[in-house]
Amino acid sequence: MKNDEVMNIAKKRGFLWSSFEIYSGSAGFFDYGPLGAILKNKIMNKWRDYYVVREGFYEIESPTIMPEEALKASGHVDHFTDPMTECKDCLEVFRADHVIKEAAGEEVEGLENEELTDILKDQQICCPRCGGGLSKVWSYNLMFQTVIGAKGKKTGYMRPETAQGIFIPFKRLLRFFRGKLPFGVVQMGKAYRNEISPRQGVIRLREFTQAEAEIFVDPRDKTHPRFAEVADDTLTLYSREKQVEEEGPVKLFAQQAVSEGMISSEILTYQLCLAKRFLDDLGIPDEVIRFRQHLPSEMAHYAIDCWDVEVETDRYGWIEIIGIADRTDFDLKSHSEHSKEDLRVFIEYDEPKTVRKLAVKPDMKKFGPIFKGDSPKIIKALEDVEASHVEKAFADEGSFKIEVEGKDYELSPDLINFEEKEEITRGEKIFPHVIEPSYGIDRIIYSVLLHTYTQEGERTYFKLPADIAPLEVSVFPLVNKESLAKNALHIKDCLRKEGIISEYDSSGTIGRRYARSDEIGVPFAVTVDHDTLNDDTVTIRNRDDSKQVRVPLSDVYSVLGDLVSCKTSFRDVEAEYKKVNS
RNA sequence: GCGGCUGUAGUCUAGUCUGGUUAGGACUUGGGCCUUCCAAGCCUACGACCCGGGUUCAAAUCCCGGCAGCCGCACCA
Repeated sequence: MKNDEVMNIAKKRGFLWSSFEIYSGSAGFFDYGPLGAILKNKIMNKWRDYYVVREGFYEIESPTIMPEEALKASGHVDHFTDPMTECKDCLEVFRADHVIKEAAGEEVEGLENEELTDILKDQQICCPRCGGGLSKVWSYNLMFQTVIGAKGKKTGYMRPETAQGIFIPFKRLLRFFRGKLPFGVVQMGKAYRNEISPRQGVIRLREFTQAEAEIFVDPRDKTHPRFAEVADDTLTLYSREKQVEEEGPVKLFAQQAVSEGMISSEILTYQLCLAKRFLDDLGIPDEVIRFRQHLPSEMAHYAIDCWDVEVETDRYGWIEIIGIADRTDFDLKSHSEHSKEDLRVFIEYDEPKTVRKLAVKPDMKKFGPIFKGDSPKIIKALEDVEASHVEKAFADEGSFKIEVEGKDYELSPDLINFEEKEEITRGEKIFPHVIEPSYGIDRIIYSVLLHTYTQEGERTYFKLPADIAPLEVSVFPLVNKESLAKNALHIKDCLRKEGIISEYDSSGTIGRRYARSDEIGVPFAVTVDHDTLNDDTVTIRNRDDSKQVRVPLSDVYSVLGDLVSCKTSFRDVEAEYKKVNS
């Protein structure tokens, strides 16, 4: 299986391995080895290039430990849990709500554990497997809990997603962006989930790396100013309807997906295209990528539309590597309520709106003497009442009754004057909607390794794009002779000084060295041979087709620099320099 | 979390049933020889019984527990 071969090489050559191996390991944790760490950084930097440099979003960094209140507001403390119950006889563990639904047909989602326990007891629901008694219901929360401070009074959790770290300082971010929508903020970093039983290698980790962008937009305008740039991109879309009908996905132009209403908005579609381009840049081929729309049942209740970017694997089937959702205003609203901070944005109208309004104007000369000390309260209460209501009450009943702090007051028409007022509104405060592309970096790295892995007879290599390959250039002496070795070592050092990550290898024969270099996906190899000693030229070998060109030493650093940063292709270099026949 | 199977160098494996010399081999890796372009050959070195306890004169081998992996079930806001 391709998965096994790739993971073997990953382990052997220093990309990835499971953590804590000498203590027999712990499921759900992985180390990035020497090559893996470079690969990861390069992929993350490419992500930055896409989202920070080109999209103009800004990156922030927030703590991985969060106080309980923040995650209470986000809903994670209460809802990032499963209600569990255990059979006292066979010790099998079940989800309590599933057992009840199964046995009683009752929909009990969202009930408290005590209530679920009572239902189990009252209806005498038994273990579905052995018929034994069931324990009381407890919550299994997927967050890692910890304590903050020496006395451990304050509960904290490892963050289950990086997104919350962006919502919480929203007021400051809004000020940074000078109060104007739309704007985007990104965060890359670790997130933690204490999975019950992670058994899918790097696909299901307890500690993993996310790259998330939160794009805050005006809910009434979900167009994208640069949509034209992606309108002709094709997307493989597996819509809700197609899934329900059990048909396959369809290929559409981005433009079509919007006009046919398959994707809910232009801006969401734009994000899908961006994700597609990113994966393409990482060398993941089109055929193994599809966009799958969440079914209403699996979508978080607050989302309008959500698409998973999935990659096909031989080991795990289609796996989600990116989620792109329209989260609406759920998060900001919720943090607003819990923190009592106003997290809305003032949106100015193009034209100020003038509204003619009837206003109530109490006649204070009469009002004061009648109600004395209560007057201010009554007037305050009157401000919240529509003037037309008062007018109508006067017409229908001859007076207007109002209750303030439990006391009833009756106002006669002579106490109130009406006034036509002109009110100018320049805009309104709204909660922005959030478009969220959320990347699982570890899964992406796995996908990149899996899908760039290439086998040609005995030879295997990772067809990594040159700009993400961890080692960029290998330098070899053709044979292990002192004079050639000295030259090769010197070239390796010079390449490093030029910022190119290169390695020297003289072990075994030249063929073996190429093979070792290919296996870890080094895109180019420089070979020092006897001609080098005479005419100061070396050969540059291209990993993907083993073709070589002879290049003067004076050019070699700039040529390799351009190749490694993908500014030129090997084809271009072949056209310019002498090919080597071997 | 439950059940079944498995656990010997970096990798693949012999040995385990039937306890008994220094745990054997191949590939890989390091060093050397050779070698004028794609895993050749020769010499040489490094490297392992998952962990803990028990039985026994003696445990890789038998027993118990743990851990990890695989498969199935469950779980995956």
